[in-house]
Amino acid sequence: MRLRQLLNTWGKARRGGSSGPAATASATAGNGDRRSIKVRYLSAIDDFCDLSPAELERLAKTTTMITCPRGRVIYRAGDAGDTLFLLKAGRIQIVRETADGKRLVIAVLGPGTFFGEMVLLGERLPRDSTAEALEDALICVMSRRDVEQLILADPKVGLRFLEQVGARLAETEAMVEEFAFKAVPARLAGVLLRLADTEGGDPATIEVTHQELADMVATYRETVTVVLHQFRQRGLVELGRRGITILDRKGLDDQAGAEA
Amino acid sequence: MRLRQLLNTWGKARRGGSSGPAATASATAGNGDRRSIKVRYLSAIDDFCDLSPAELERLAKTTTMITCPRGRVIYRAGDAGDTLFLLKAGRIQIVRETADGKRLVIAVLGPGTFFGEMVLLGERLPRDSTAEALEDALICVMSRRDVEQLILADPKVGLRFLEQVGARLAETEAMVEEFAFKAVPARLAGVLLRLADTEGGDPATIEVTHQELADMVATYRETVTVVLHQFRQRGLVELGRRGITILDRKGLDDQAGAEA
DNA sequence: GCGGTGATGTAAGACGGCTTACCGACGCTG
DNA sequence: CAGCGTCGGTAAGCCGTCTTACATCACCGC
Repeated sequence: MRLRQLLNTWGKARRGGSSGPAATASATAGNGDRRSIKVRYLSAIDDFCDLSPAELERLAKTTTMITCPRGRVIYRAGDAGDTLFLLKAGRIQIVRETADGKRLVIAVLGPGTFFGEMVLLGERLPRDSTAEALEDALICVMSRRDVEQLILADPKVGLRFLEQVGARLAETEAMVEEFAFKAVPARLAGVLLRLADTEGGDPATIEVTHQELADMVATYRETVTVVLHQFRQRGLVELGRRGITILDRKGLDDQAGAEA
Repeated sequence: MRLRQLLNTWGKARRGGSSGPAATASATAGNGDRRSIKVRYLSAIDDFCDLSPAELERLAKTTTMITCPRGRVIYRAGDAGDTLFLLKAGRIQIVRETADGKRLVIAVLGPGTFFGEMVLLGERLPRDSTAEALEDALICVMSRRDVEQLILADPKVGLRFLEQVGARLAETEAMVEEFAFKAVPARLAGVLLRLADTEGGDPATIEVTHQELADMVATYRETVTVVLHQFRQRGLVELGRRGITILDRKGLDDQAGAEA
């Protein structure tokens, strides 16, 4: 169905040169020309491509860039969040956790996207999810005020933000549908395809643990192991330690479309 | 067997008094007096409260207002959607449907909100859900171009849009979490509380059919009936035909928090 | 090589709720 | 008031997967 198309784009962030300068940047670099480096980074963020050099310069003055090593938590559910984060390089994931330790990855974001967007909602609400770096990441931190002023200064930026949040909303709605209608094998197949798309290569090999997959489809690691072996026996995938090779995209797609 | 499936209650049309086709959507053409009414309506929409009278006037010229009788489908999944809808009065629901007729209500929206927001995404994508009026509704129709110009003309409007989509995103993420972690009784209790809040009154009585509840928590109508009776036996609710009275909000809240 | 640790494999019982099937009650309309 | 459609109630079987409980494997630092 046409829905597939939408689903396939999950987590497929605008990958413009993700392998570029990336975390090497250590924005904490020097002194004098530090600002100009920031300006260069900022101008590379999609949302800001409409800004004039002067505006970028002003933005650079008010924002902070931070680097996050792989695995670091950027914010945690419950924190009072009054900042918005722009991801320049690397990938981060947004996670929800229950009291008894179950985790659910609700989004994986790549370069050129932003997160922590509840700041945009009127009041100062506590964050309801946790954000953590999947790879070394370079992140730009903005206050609510910064964002507002930025948008008021250049409405085109607001339009881009709107577009991005809209895309997230569409993806999240698709996710709700998956959880509501589809059983574990279908959800798992869907996740594998999405991961394969972002990783690229054909046949694509993706590096994830069974536990990570379980957190994405909301099931037990044991169940993931079993289902993956079913996939393997049907020739859909090849299994290795910490790696899964997609052999039959079409077959996986059929599986992903199945209701059960 | 195939036939059985078609007769399954899920797919059955059961919209209250909606079976009448009769195209009604009386659009308003730009009659002089009509325009001022429109302006009044538009200015009452939250997103537009920052607009100057002149801008409202211009907006009124380019937009169309339609009325939708209860039950009418405003757009359907698959339609090429290039318009955004602003809800002035009434309530509408956004629904996803599977090929075999299962339905899932992913959002219920009230006055002052907008929907059909995938227009905001760059390309002209087909709609991925269906929108239908729950009550007689008054709706303002805008093209993608209208929206863009509006936001460019007054960035504050963009900020409000952003806020609204952000809120939708937060709600939808919460929904994903519910489906991922909670079993039917907890989800059902949650829905009942939410409905009670919007209906108001204490003790609140909400008018929904079991089927409608099933569509909201993604389960079978039969299961809803059974679970509701469990709630009744615990003194949480009172059941009547087409009506459910909330007796113990706290108890329901506990149930909603439970993982299973 | 050795033990520790994280990743993976396997199995079995319990249970929720899907799915089918069928009935009765209510309300509208002819 | 007869007929029909919608709504609500009940029950039984089956299947998926949750949950618990281990066994094994690869890798790493010591």
